[in-house]
Amino acid sequence: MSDRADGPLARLVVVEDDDSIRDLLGAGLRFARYDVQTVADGASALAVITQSAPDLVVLDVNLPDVDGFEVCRRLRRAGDQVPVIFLTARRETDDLRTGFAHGGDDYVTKPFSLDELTFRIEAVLRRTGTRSSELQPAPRVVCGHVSLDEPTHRAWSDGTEVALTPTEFRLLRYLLVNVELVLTRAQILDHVWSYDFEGDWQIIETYVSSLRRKLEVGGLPRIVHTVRGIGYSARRPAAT
Amino acid sequence: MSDRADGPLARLVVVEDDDSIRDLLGAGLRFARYDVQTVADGASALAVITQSAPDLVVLDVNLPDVDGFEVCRRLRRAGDQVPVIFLTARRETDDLRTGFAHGGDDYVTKPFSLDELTFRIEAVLRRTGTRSSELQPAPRVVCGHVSLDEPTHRAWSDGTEVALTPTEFRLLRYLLVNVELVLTRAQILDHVWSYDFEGDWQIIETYVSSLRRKLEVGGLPRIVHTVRGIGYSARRPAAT
DNA sequence: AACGATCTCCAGGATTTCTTCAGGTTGGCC
DNA sequence: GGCCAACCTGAAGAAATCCTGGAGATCGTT
Repeated sequence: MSDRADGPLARLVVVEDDDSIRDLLGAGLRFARYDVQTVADGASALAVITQSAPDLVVLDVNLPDVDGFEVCRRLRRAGDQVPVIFLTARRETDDLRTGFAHGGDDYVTKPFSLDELTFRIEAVLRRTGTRSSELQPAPRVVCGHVSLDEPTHRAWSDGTEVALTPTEFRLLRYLLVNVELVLTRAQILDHVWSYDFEGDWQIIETYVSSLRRKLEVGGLPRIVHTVRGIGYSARRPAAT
Repeated sequence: MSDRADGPLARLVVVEDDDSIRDLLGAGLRFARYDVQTVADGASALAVITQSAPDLVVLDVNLPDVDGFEVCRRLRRAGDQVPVIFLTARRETDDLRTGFAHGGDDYVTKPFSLDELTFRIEAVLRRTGTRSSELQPAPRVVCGHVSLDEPTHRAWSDGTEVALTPTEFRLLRYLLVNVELVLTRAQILDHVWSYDFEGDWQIIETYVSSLRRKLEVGGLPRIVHTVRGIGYSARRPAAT
């Protein structure tokens, strides 16, 4: 996600045994301006969390030693109330006792997109008030005649609501949150699509095209611009 | 339940010996923006309550040492009038009268849903006037042609009463109290179903379908909307 | 013990969304 | 202008998601 107000970075601990996902999370969340520590198993998780008292923990459920739920339970029992977001595979829904039952604050199912996770993290930090620099950023994004509301998951173009599919919504959100920045195709794939997406980046063109059709009805100015050879960028239309 | 007005959080003490239920209550009630302290037995309960003077106590009846009723009786004998909500297993409903006789303000039978408990807590806080930041939220919820009365557990669609089953009522209430917000399936399960529910979240679809059939008689506009890939949301129909 | 109401699961069908692909269009460069 | 690569767009099959009615299980009550 985009830069946020400066100030002391929110501190996260990420617990995930799969190397590639752990690296992805580390890099992605650092890029999103968090102070991230990563660990690979439950035992070290408990040690690190207790010792460094982070603002939030991202906790995989399937760990080689102690499972994620148990880690959370032990934290709670020791009186630690750090917010926890669980990562869980979609398959394990049988086992998936929902968030609260294990003392967690939210959970995200794998495979997820970085953007999705970042939004959940922000939401939890906002709610628990641990966000270092306050001034609850309105979760409403506006750019020209286009606006987008996170909690209600709705989007408007020039006042009238447009129906977006889930992927269209994520893409538009990513572009708008980073308004004026040029985003490479790789960045877009990394953030908007889940990490296990194997397909072509041509798909971005398809979705951009679809977004434009929905947002530019009635001769409204273009918001999503192509940056040839690089990627795309949302721009505020010139005031007229 | 949804966020409430800010201000000093109401302070609760939760007394429950079962670890997992205690964790659930801790996380769930903190999520609902209470300042929660949890204890596992009657003796520490008395100590903590006397010492921290909370706004309300949630008190399990079956405790390993001193039972819940006894805890309450001792509090009252010591002149402590803190409101008490008992948690009791369904079997022991005979105890209810005893519950009130022992100075309780309300009771909730296990297994309960978080929403149910939260509503009772709010009701008791309202009644006893200890709710820190007032502006009594009307116990009547209205959204479009649908309205819902908490104390009597009744619902109307376009003026005529609709018979809802208990679960339908809880689901509709959760959706309406959070009107316009998109609620994920996980949130819905966490709030509307009891903590021992092990099943699939397909069940939400069944109940939504049933609600719609009951609420949309005679071409009335849709209130409960599907948000594909996420969950559901109650929306006020556009004024016409 | 039977009954009615409610809860839960299931399976087929309907709908929406995802992804790919192919042909047309645009923009930059020589 | 001509050329090539990059980009746009609509269509269409595949896949995911959601809806709905009904059957069986469960619970409380008569």
